[in-house]
Amino acid sequence: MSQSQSELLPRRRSIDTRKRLLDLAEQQVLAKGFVATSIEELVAGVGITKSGFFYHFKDKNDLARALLERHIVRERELLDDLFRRADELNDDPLHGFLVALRLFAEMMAALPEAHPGCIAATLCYQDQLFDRTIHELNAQSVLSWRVRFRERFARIVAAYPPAEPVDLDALADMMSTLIEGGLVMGRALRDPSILPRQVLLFRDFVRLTFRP
Amino acid sequence: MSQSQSELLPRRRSIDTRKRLLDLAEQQVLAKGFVATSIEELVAGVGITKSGFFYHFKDKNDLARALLERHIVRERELLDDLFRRADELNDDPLHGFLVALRLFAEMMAALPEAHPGCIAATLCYQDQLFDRTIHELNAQSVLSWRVRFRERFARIVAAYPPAEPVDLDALADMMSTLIEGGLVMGRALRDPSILPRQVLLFRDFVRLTFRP
DNA sequence: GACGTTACTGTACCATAGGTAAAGCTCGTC
DNA sequence: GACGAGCTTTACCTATGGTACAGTAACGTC
Repeated sequence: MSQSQSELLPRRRSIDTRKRLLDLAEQQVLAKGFVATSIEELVAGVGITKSGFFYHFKDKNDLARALLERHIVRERELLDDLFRRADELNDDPLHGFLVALRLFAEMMAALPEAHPGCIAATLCYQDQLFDRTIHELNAQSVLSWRVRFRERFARIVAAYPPAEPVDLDALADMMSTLIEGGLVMGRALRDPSILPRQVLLFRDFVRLTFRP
Repeated sequence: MSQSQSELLPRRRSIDTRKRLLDLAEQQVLAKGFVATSIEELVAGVGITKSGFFYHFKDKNDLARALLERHIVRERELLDDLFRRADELNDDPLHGFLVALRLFAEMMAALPEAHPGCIAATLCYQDQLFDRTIHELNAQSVLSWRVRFRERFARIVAAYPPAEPVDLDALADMMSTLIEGGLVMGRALRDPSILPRQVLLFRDFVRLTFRP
């Protein structure tokens, strides 16, 4: 998917310059947005020159793409891990899901400050500044959440047929929707508790919907 | 709250230049974000010069503030109207609320294209570019939604005591959260149906929570 | 009809940021 | 010792936000 960069062993001095650029960029983008993060600021922070930046990234769009790709991978790993842990503790699909949601809410609540926002959402609102690949990566990531949750809900429905018909796609999207919205809200009100509380409300909704 | 501009009758030629600037700016900001919207582009579209822009707005931050103030007023009027219409049809607080949510979902679904996004969220994700007034306006607007909905829920709770305790503040915030998140999602997937479907899910949640 | 105000235009200019082009240097590996 | 990765140095171009200020046409007021 990305360059062959990671396969070959990186050589030579300051092997991690690219990674340090990405780390600093991520931190600054989450704190103040992509546009407000200047290339000059990044290279100064990392201790290289502007030309050095353009050696690693074709342009600022390329930096955005790299940030987003890294974010998507991490996010997937985090969810995989979460559901694996929840399923280890539970055979029942509904119960396992509720446990995963609780774990997730606790993770969100434990984040140091108000989590400043999801890279995806940050880029999404400025995606006209970027090329199509950014938008497609974003869409693909959101869809993978939908697929993941819908599959869980299919198993839950099999075990706990709901009393009334449920829009499973929408229910799956609700999780992503509440997260993205919760980040916006948390940012607007400078209140980090909003996101975890919304996740717990979603958990209540799932519980009510599939209650035996 | 804002300038004394609207009280005095506007005089002279092209009385509506400022409004036309705001209209075009709103359209462009929703379509491609605030930073991607250039002042030159706005003045060209409206048929004035750059100096003319800075006559009306101190700087770009001032434009953002004016856009946000206008947006907040319209949003409040829209909600007032919606609830008034729903309450006219219903005496019961729960029923009226459910009707209002359905009306709202229908309104969102009827929007021409994917609604490109809420001005507030758009600015929220770039609010480090602006001064504190932008952030405060945003927070105040979100809080007004919370107050409005919490008050409705208080009346509903009185009529329909829920089986288990409910976090009314979080439930009130859920509406804003789903709207902001739904706009992000709709934009990411280019699917205008996501937001109305989320609103209808929220409606189901409220119904389940307070069912007799 | 003079006068002041509003709503601009015109000109000139500055700083910052993204971006390009190309030559050179330096360290580690083969 | 050659080669290439990972930069540095220098120079320069463009777009955009923003400032400063002088001038001017239309209009309302007295």
